[in-house]
This record gives sequence, C-alpha cells and structure tokens, in this order.
Amino acid sequence: MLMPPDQVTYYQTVWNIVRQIPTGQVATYGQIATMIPPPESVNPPDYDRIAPRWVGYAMNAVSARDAQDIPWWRVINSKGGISLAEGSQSATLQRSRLESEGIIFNEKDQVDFNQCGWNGPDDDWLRENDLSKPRPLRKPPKDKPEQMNLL
DNA sequence: CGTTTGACTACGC
DNA sequence: CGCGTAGCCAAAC
Repeated sequence: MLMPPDQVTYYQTVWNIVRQIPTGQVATYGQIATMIPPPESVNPPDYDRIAPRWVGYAMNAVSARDAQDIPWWRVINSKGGISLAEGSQSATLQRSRLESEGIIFNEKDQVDFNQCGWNGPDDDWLRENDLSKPRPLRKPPKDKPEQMNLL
C-alpha cells in the first residue's frame, strides 16, 4: 500500500475530527488544529498560528461527494462567525444548516461558544487516534452562584 | 514557472 | 475593541 503524502494524512486527520462534532455544536479551525501534533518541519510556536489555515485548506478540499460524510458546516472561525464569503451560496447553506440544528446567530452574525461550542472528542477517541485534547470552547456553566466550586 | 489568493489566528497598536 | 500583519501550504491563475 502506498504511503500517502503528509498533506493527505493531515487533511484526513482533520476530516476525522470534524466527523466527531456532534449535531448542534460547533468547532473552530484553531481548536481542531490544536488536536493534531505539529509536523517536525514546523516550529511549535509558529504552529498555533499556521495550522488553523491548514484546517481551512482541508475544509476547502472537502469534495461534494465527501460532504455527505463530513459535517463541514460545524467548523467556524475563532470569532464565532462563518468564514466563507458573506452572501455566497456556501455561506448561506452553512448558516441555515447550523440554524436548523438549533444554533443561534446574534446581531453580529456570531454564535455563543458557551452555548454551542464543542469541547472536543471523548478522551477514549483521542487516545485511540493519538490526538491531543483541545482547549474547550464551552466553559463550565456557573449556573449555581450559591455553590462555589473548589479552586 | 513566478504570483496571487484563500473556509485562520495570535499579537501588537 | 477594531485593524493590520506575520506565518507559510497548495492550487489556481
């Protein structure tokens, strides 16, 4: 079996992660990038800024055929907005699909990560796939002010 | 074949 | 907060 180029591996890793995003939740490009170990050719400090773009390339490379298999619309940018060209057919489709999953966009066309942000795959899945745990997008709800948790 | 252009993000003003 | 920029992979011009 032929060994695929690194790029193919990277893209497939991205797609595998995107497949794990549950209905009604969203992940960011940067969040997905932090799960994937940096290639040796990249300086680790640079990786955090470079890799999110690679995730964007991977999403751009999702073919129409694969799109059935990959919930590409659940990947948005770090500001909580849709990165596709505003007004484009793709952007409209992405937003409508998210809204049909119950996701709310505010007046600035951004979602609330505390409400719909994804905190990453299960630990078991991450371990099986040799991936790192991402920074959670959704902070633990402090809905009980009277109950102060341990620091 | 050099240039441009992205589905990005952290950081410095 | 908003704006500009660096960082750098591929694919389309």
